[in-house]
Amino acid sequence: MSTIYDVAKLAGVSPKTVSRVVNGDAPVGKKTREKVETAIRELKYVPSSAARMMRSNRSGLIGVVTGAISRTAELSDPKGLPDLFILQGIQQVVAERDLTLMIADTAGQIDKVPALLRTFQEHRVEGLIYVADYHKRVAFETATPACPLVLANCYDAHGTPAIVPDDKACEKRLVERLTAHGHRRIAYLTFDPAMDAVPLRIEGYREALEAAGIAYDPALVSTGYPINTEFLHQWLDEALDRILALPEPPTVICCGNDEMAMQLYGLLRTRGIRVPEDISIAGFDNYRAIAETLYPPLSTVELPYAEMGRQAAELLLSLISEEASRPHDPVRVAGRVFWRSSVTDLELESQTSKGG
Amino acid sequence: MSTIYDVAKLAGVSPKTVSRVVNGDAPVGKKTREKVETAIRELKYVPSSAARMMRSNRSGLIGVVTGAISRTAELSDPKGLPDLFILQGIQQVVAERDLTLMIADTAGQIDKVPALLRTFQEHRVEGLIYVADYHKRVAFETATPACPLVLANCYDAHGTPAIVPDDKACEKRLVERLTAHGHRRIAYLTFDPAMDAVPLRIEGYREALEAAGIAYDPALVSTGYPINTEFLHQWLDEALDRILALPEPPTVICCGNDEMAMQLYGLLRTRGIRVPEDISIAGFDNYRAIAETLYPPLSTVELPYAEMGRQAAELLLSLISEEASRPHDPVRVAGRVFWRSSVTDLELESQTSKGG
DNA sequence: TCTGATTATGACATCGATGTCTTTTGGGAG
DNA sequence: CTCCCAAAAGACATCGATGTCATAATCAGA
Repeated sequence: MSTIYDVAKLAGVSPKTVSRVVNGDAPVGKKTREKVETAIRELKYVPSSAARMMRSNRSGLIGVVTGAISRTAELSDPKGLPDLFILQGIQQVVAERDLTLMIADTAGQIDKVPALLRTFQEHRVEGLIYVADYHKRVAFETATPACPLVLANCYDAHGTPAIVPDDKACEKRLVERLTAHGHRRIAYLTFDPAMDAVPLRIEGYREALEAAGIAYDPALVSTGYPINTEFLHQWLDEALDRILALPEPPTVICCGNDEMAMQLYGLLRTRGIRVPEDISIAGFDNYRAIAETLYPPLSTVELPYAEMGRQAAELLLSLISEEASRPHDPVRVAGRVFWRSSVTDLELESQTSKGG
Repeated sequence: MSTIYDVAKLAGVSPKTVSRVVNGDAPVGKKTREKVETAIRELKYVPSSAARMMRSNRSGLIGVVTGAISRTAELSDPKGLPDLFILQGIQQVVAERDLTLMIADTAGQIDKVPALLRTFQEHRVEGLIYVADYHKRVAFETATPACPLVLANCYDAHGTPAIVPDDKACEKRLVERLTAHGHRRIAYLTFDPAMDAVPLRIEGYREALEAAGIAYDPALVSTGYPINTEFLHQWLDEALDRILALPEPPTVICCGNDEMAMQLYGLLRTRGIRVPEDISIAGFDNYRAIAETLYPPLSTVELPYAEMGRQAAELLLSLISEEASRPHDPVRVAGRVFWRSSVTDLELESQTSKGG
């Protein structure tokens, strides 16, 4: 690899002049500039970021710790790879600012994190983002890191700046759409409430009901859908038995995520129950590979992961440049409802039957 | 950030001695070592990779160019994110060797590649891997890069070392399993033959038929499934009409990928045709989120992307250390068949009906 | 043609870690 | 108590780019 000295020698100028041509930070005579540029092309000179970093003390690197890449290979990807979308949002902002992203993958082992952080420190990253695979609380034993840190899709007890999804608002928006379309018996099947997101979403569900003047009926809500096990099919089957046997069965079933909705499609099909004619289905996540491909396409709500990534990166950059102060509470970001044909419009239907 | 000089001063020794303690490359007296280690902890000293790299001329960095991260956000992910799995394989090998991965995302624009390569050069990566999103031919105008390059999931005309999936062998293995289970009328619906993989897979399909002594019937094969458009449903519908109307209709339909199989499930359902009782279905890709979740679960074959990533990284590392010479042809890697209940065992069935 | 102000270029030190070579220390043998 | 040798520690230069300051080239105006 050729250096700035090689270029200087070939062009017959001083290294400093080459530096000026490369960085354009001081005027250089036209003829000199051309000689230098020729030499640069000739020698395929590319400046060394290491040497540059030593002088300037600025690495231009942003570090991201995630499990997104390794997790891809796990048994299935029920949650639609939120961390990847977040990564993508971060990537966008970082690329715009001419910074370079260093991505470190935890390979699913939290105990690898310290080593990864050390590597980042060795490279003198200017900021760090930790991306969680699902909305949760985290706790890093490590003391204050040497650079600003932002948490994405998670938060901690020390008030570290964090960007989290607004699960409550998302579910609320979805259920509001259901009530707006005339549904009043709305079932909700979802995961273990131990997952941070679950109680938040249930709260959103209840607020939407309340806003529509519908009483909350616990019989319509089932939690504890077992993720990633062979029993999920059985759990769903039993939950379905239960709610369909109610004196006033639901007209629509909300699912904890889109994958669960997909399961439900299959189950209903074997029972000869049609979607959406006999019962409507709504999902959560807008996992497009499922939601758009299912027949009928699934009404669902997105968690705006890419946007969260973008906001996490923006926040980090402003912390680095000390433009902004640390937010006290996690920043909540809500997503849009995607309305597709898995939900019947009961208003329309009742009008039609009145009309016909 | 504290430096080796700060540590040396605090410990009352020379910087070189600190260096020796950190790298363990020369004996250091016990008392001295302890003083130094205390100082390191005290100052939270982490060596600067930039400074180290300047002396040693070794960056410990491996660069990967991919579109995997940005592509996640596209309309849907029909192909199961092969590049992510490849990335994961690379990641594994690189982590084992204590190297650091720099991932650059093309954000879908090929014209960004030169800038990304430049960034890599600035960081003096020791090797480069280009990961394509699907099996294809690529052509980089750039002359010989400054470091070894390996192509993953693609190849070029200049014989650049490459790791590619063995599409032919995969489809062959799958169809062999079908014939082994008594199927003799095997339909095949797939993508545009302009995609590199398609003719290879058809070849595998034909070889498997031939091996089972079954004549190739072009009426059973349809290519041109339109990817990522609204017409795919219609295309599939018409293709289905065609093959089901044949005098001797197929007992099993092979699909170009698992997503297409999922579409087909929906389509057959609306026609009242049961899977696998009335017709069997096989996929391609083993996109687990689909294959394991569909009802009935889908028989399919994987393309061993993670393994390809691993092999790409291994090859690159051996090229860097000049242990191995460049392979003349792309290295082909085949994957396993995943046998699930979407395919009926006709042998068993005929025995049963004979028996009953 | 000369002066003074620009403008363009160069010399040199510096960033942090480490390879090379030199000096110091310590301990055992004579 | 020396002397010698190995082990331990240090001095110094170096990697490549660039900030600072000094110098050389250029040009306008008198």
